[in-house]
Amino acid sequence: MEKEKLIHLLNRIGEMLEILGENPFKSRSYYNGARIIEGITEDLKKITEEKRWNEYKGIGEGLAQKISEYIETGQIGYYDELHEKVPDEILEMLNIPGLGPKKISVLVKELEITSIRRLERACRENKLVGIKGFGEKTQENILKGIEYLKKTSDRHLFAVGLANAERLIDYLKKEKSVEKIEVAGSIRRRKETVKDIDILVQTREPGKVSKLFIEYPEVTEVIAHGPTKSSIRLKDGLNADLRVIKKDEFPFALHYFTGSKEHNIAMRSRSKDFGLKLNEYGLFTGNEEKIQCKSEEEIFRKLKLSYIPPELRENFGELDAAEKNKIPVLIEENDLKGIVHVHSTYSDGLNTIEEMAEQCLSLGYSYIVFCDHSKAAFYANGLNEERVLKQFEEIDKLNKKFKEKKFKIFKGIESDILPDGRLDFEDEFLDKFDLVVGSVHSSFKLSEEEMTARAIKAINNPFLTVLGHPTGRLLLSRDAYKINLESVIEAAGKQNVLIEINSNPHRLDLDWRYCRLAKDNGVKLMICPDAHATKGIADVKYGIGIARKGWLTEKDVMNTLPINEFEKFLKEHKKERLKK
DNA sequence: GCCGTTTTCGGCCCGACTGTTTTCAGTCG
Repeated sequence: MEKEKLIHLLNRIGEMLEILGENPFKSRSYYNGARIIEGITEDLKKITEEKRWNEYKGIGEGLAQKISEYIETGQIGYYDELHEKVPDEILEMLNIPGLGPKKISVLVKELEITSIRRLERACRENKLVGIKGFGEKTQENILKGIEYLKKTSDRHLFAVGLANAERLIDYLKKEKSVEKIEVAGSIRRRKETVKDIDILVQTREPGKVSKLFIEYPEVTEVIAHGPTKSSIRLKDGLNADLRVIKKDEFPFALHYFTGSKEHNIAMRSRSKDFGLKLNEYGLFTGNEEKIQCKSEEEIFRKLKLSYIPPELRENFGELDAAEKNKIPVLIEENDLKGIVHVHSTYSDGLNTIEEMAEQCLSLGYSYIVFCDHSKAAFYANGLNEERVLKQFEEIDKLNKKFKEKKFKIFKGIESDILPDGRLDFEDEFLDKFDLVVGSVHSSFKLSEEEMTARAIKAINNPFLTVLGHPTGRLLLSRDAYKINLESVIEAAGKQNVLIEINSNPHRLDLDWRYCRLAKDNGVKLMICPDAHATKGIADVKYGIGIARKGWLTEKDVMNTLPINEFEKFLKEHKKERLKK
């Protein structure tokens, strides 16, 4: 996607400027610009043509010029200029933990080290020791950092981060002196991928807890161990930080370490406007007097803001909304009343229809919609017409059994969207389903225009209910296919087609950054586990996190409807769409 | 490079930990 490349170039410019020893605030402007672009869901070309970059705070003349240049020519001259001086191999060294731009700059100048490979060799030959600012310990740490890099990528799926955090917290709770323990950071904000785990502890025995922490059985390395902060590396490849917090500082620390960094900067800057200073220890007046706050809510209140849930703290407009008391009541896990889009043994699932339904029932849901793969998905044992009808028979039979439990199984399908945008069943047959999810599972390499047209054609099919995983991305392993989501969302709004928030931890697709755009276009969403086994049904909790990050409420998501209303909704929705 | 109802120049969030240093720079979050 061209937007991704722009974000990449801006970030790279920031990094190159750091290595060249430029004004750090200049690099920050570029990083900040990249982030702003990331949050924009509008068409960048349109903004450029209409010369509206000045509407975006943080993008000034310089950045606007470079972004426009990129949109018009596909490149940025300034980037190429810097890139002559700082090749990619040097920049890659920034990924080594503990090694930053200053040290890299020295290494390049003193030892002509211009790649990780050369750096590793120089360390092994003991060449770093003796250079000003370097010593044995630094050399050792760089080697360790290189090893770490080879072993792991620096980001991890949210689900992996959360599971590790929960295990670690359970372990630390064994220490009786722990009065309060919370996970902060990107896990608390429910980011789709996370870098590390931040844990805050309030205790009478800081030493004991820190010791317990570094003795955690899953530790592979202790990176730091101080009186208030310790840092470890876990066998799953991610780092965990522990911070010991005093009781009256806990809310401030919780807010501070939850971030995001950008949200914090905005909050500090707002504090300044009130003549106050905010840091992880407290909120202070001009004469260093502490303003007491017992909770995060109070901190926000003192700054004349309503409470901002952690998921929204990305500096994407939450301070403005909180100031105007316009933070929405976000959807919660128990708002979901039914499970939509699961697979069974009929296609590529591991459990039978009955097992999946029983699982839903035991989790307290009152309906389930099966959407097994359709006939074009032969790799996933997709169903042809005949097998669909057989599945219908079984569902009808089971529904008799479930009736007394006020639970219902609905008949759905995950129909492949063919490369030309048709669904892989005839209309008359699609009409037999209660709900049709349409998904792209093939020909990922189409051009953006072709892929966008493909999705929109599917949306125009009156039998489509929900557009499934709209970008096809697999987090940390496969990029989204090229598609103009803005146009797709607009089309879905016009045609009254729902969009899925696929809750599989590898997908989390629709991305939270686009949820608000969907909402603004009148698009309703469906939070789906895309479960292939009973265990996968609980994945909807990840989808809830994404929906919350996307500012969505109970009303924006249709499987929050109780069973009777949901059934009515499906019928009326189909009728409405056929009328159009 | 960005920003401004004190400002078009001079700020830009701020503290912990580490390692190499005798008082601090670099890195990280």
